[in-house]
Amino acid sequence: MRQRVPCRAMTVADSLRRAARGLMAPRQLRKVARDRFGYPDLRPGQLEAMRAVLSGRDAFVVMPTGGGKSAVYQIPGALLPGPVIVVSPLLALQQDQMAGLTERDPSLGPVRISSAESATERREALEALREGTAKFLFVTPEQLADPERLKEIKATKPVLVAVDEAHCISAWGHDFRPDYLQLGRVVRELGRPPVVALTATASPPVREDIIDRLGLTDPYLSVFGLDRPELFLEAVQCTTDEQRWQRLLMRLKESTPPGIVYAATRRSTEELAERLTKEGFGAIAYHGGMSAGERERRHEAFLADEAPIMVATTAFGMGIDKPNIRWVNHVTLPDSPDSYLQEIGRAGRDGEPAQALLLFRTEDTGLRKFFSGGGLDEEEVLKLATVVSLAPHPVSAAQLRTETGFGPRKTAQMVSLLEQVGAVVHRSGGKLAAPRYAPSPEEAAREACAQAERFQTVQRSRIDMMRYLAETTNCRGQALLAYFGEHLEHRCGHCDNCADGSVEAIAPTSAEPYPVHSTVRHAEWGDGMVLQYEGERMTVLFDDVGYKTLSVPVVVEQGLLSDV
DNA sequence: CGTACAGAAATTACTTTCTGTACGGTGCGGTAAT
Repeated sequence: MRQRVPCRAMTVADSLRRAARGLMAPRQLRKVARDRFGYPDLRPGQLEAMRAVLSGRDAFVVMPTGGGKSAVYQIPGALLPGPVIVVSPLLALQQDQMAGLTERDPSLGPVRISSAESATERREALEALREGTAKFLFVTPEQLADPERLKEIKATKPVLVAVDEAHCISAWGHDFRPDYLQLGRVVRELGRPPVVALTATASPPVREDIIDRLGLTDPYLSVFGLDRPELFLEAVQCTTDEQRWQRLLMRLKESTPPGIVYAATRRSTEELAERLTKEGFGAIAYHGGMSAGERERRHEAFLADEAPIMVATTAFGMGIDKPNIRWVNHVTLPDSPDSYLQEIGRAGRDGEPAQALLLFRTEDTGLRKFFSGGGLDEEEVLKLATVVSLAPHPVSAAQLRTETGFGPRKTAQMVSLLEQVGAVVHRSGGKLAAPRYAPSPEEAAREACAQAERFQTVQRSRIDMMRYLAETTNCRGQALLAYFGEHLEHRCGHCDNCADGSVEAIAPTSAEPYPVHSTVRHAEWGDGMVLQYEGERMTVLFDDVGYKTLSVPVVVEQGLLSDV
């Protein structure tokens, strides 16, 4: 027993050297995970991703929350000789993650730089990272977008960048938190350490988008645990809001709390919570319009099982890791299967049976289409592009706002689009300029608008897919997984259509002219991947126009698709 | 894109129908006033 201490110390030092060379054996990795981090066991998906990261390769990890996603950056991060930058979108989430790390091993010293820390705290954090007394730095993309901040962080010589909730890169950016689009550049400027991107959901085009924007090179891809057999999936179409309310009430009377009701708007969360409370259910509302204090209070009340029902907008989401949520009911159609999976995925984390009921109206798509963005005014983009191209020196975002009269949000949106089409680049001091071989302002404006339109097209195809998923009488588990590019051989057996036999009523597919997951070409829509066949219909995911459902006989008769 | 609500118009005397308009999600950061 006496020899254990030095022996273990040597093992760690040895591990470190091996880790740096990427030679760490699975058994040793498991040992570190168990002894230092208290993870009883590692899953294959985690283990391989960790080995990839340790060997210096980029990685992309799709894994449900609570499935040990964080371990994929924590363990390699602790073994690698240098600081790890963890990019995470919400300050509250960062706090939880830091607390989790401290609890596992206080010597890992997680630190943070954000608007919540003073200048003194920031300097101390940077020093701790340089000296090695702190291993993990938590930041938002906004911090990294500040050139001064980036310089300071670069000076700590980070060895790994972990991008948590990586789907934000794809979901946000154009019109919301545009600094998310800067992460690729940020990583390059940090000296291009290995990057690991982590998320609970990402369909193939979202993965591509993230890989592209982050500039990942040949990332090790680990997709794990998308199918959730303990979740029973149901969807019911309602024609009126009254009908929807009645169905919800009916369901809640026979459900076991705690549970979450997802509603579309802030107002509807408050109204619904009040109505449910009058009916005798302890329901509270939650949305982004509330003060931080109020939100925290309500979140805590739900976590502590003081409030059994949470009625919320999408604001109640990331970082919620409550194991005993028994159901998630939607009273609105989510904007995509990606969001849907993420939201229902919060139920049944303890592995016990849970329910996901979707009460939708086709009218719900209206709001989603509105949110997917109105068009950009080409004239306005032209105005901004012209100001940048005529400026004798790089201009700041503030100067741009003054000269164009556009608001900060609009300006940021246009700048990020113009940057994507190569009409604007970031110069020192965070200033913007037109690069040497920039397209003309007219061309840039046209391209930027086209870019925004492509984005909108894809967003809307995702809404269509969500609607399809809600309306289908086929196996929902299969359809949902097919959307994520995964093929489920058998019917899921945990959805309403499997349970009531409506799946059986669908005529078996007569012919499958192109194998599932093969690439096909359409004259107008370009290349796409075959996702699934259902009766006489097939779903194809096109690179440029998103998801499309086609009639197999029509495809065959008119030769709409060709092999690639 | 769709809904709710207000006020006008139309139809006919108090109610229905039409037309216009406002509104709708996700959070960082920093600044200003207490």
